[in-house]
Amino acid sequence: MREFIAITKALADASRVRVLLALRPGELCVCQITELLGFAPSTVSKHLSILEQAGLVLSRKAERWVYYRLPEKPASACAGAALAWVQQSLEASPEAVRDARQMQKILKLDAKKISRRQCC
Amino acid sequence: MREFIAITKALADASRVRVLLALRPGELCVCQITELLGFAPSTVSKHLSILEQAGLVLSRKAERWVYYRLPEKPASACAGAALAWVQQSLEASPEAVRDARQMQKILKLDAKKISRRQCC
DNA sequence: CTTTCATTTCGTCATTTGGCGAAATATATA
DNA sequence: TATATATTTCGCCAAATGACGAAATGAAAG
Repeated sequence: MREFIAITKALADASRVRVLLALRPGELCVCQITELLGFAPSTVSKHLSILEQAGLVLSRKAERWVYYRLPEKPASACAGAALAWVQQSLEASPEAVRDARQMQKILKLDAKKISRRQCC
Repeated sequence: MREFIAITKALADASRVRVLLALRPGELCVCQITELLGFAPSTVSKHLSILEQAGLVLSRKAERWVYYRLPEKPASACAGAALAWVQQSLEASPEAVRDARQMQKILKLDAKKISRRQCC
């Protein structure tokens, strides 16, 4: 029950669900997710930490950045089913489609941002 | 997304999840659920209303009582999958087992309560 | 028609949540 | 070593949440 409630609380916020959907194609660094959501980095970091504590995402540190991704093999059946439910319920939603489009722009802009700000 | 978040918010409280599990064997009236949870009737009523608005339970009025039940045919695929996830993740949990036991006592006590208080 | 009583609604209160910016941390670069 | 910079942690604040009791609602019984 404890784990289950941690997962439902993590899923009970639209921004966090948007992150899970955005991570489907592959890992993203915090600043890319920050760009997508449009919140302060500290806010995004908190959201990601909640998702990670619930076992819905994994993170890895590389150089200066932290990348978050969906677990290839979820830690528990409960978390795995939750992720499957999210995807199935929302992959075709307007929010997911719009975010996917926006994410492509962000990924393209990155090259410029790297040269402009020494940032991802 | 809107419906999905309504469902995750409804599931993000242990008392409400306990209600969903308690309803598996069949419908229950509000006062029976109140007895199980041990909260004030107004609190329980609010919880049930949240579950109903999320499409996770249905209610019917009969005589003086209101009975809540799981939808035989969920209103949406999203709600149906949510209910399936709850059941599968928690049917064997200590909380569900303990509540099921407690519910049997409550169902037996009802006869006494009816004669004692003209209540369910 | 009035009373009874199961349930819901409303107002209040303490706690949690979600946002922010400033400061701390950690890592690459100069 | 010192300086950027990506991320996290911390403290703060407004809004949402979950609890309660009192009052309103609505159906059955007297």
